[in-house]
Amino acid sequence: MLKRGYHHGNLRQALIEACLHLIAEQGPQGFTLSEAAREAGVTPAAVYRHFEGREDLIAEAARQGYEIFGDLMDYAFDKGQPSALAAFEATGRAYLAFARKYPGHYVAMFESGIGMQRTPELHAAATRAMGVLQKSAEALSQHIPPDKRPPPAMFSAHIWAMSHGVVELFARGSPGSTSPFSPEDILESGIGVYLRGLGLIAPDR
Amino acid sequence: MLKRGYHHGNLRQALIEACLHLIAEQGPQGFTLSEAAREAGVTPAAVYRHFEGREDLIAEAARQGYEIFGDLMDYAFDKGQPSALAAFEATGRAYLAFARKYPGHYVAMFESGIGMQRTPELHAAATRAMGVLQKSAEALSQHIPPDKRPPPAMFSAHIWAMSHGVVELFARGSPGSTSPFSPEDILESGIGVYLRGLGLIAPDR
DNA sequence: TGTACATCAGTGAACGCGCGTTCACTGATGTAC
DNA sequence: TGTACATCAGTGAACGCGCGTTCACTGATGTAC
Repeated sequence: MLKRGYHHGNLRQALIEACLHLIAEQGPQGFTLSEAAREAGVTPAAVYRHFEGREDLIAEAARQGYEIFGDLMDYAFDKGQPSALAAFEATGRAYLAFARKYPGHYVAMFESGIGMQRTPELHAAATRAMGVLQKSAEALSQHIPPDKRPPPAMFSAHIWAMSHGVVELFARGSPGSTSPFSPEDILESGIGVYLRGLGLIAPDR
Repeated sequence: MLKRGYHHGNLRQALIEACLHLIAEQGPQGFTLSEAAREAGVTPAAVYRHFEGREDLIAEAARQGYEIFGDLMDYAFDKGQPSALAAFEATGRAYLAFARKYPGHYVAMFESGIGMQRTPELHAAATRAMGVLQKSAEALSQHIPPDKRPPPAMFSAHIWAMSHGVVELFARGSPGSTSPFSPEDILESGIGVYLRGLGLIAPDR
């Protein structure tokens, strides 16, 4: 926060962090360029030295989010080896952990209305991150008999949907916050039931 | 759209519809009181004859959404009788159908940031709608052996999360829109796998 | 080591804009007699 | 059926506000000699 003289030193990143902070606290529409500049101790006009405008700033925040997200997923998946099942479950848990630890990034990525195509850099980061989920699903897919094996893209979609739904409905304020269960429990048991449905967990566990 | 003279006749509902339309097209932050008034062919000040302000209008839109939602769920559940399983699946499909048919309501309910507690009427409508989901889950729950039966609130949470996740990620623009599958297929197969995991569908179907 | 100068990050004033909200008002409607 | 009057829905002008963006500028930094 402390400026060192006239030049900020690392304004670009400071603005991104202000953006993330504001988005996390007040939602995507709560973020204003002016407020972010204020938080970084700088004039709104200074923002234009580093970004093309408001949306460009959000896009960069989202890009960094996909970068972190991809790394986390990749790590969770690798760590779960050699069991594909364990790897898959770890990936699911990592998803929720990410949403909790990086709420600003999460919102910038999934709730800000910024299209994945907005910048080439954003698109590349998002594609890579989604690729990790896909890879994880494909590895798990090997363990299902080929004739009854659903397309990997399909069940990676299921897991993603359930994870995202849990985050949106149960991990923040409204509207499912009245649930007596923690988001972690909901997601873990939900994925458990789902994997059992695929025949990947013994019915009795 | 046509005003009949000085008095609008049904301004209150016209404003709500403009609100829903704007929210559906441009997201919750794309909705402005002034624009809604313009769309209803009326001065912004006229809005205050019917609502306390901007947020109050959104809350009423959301309330009507919960009302419709509750009715639809209730109907889908009843129609699926006497099989609890069929009723549950119908309820899941009705969820997606609702999100598709009433996008403005859906966004007002789940993405506008309006708290369920904002007005007593909104709270009542939301509670009732959630009660229907719960009832559906409880009925289905009877068919699971008591010792391995998860709490109904738990698996209604799972289904809700997956449904909501599918809507958010695959039914609109970003970011999962690149998926080769339709939201309907994703949700239906996802719920299928899940119910199989609960032992409610034969593994081989 | 010292000076001249190019580079560039940030300033601050200004802009036009649309917003939500308020106010005293006026025109239309409906009811009492 | 006709008139007087209360009710109330909508007007239109005005407000203060913070926004995103632009511009010519200035102060700090770093490099060449």
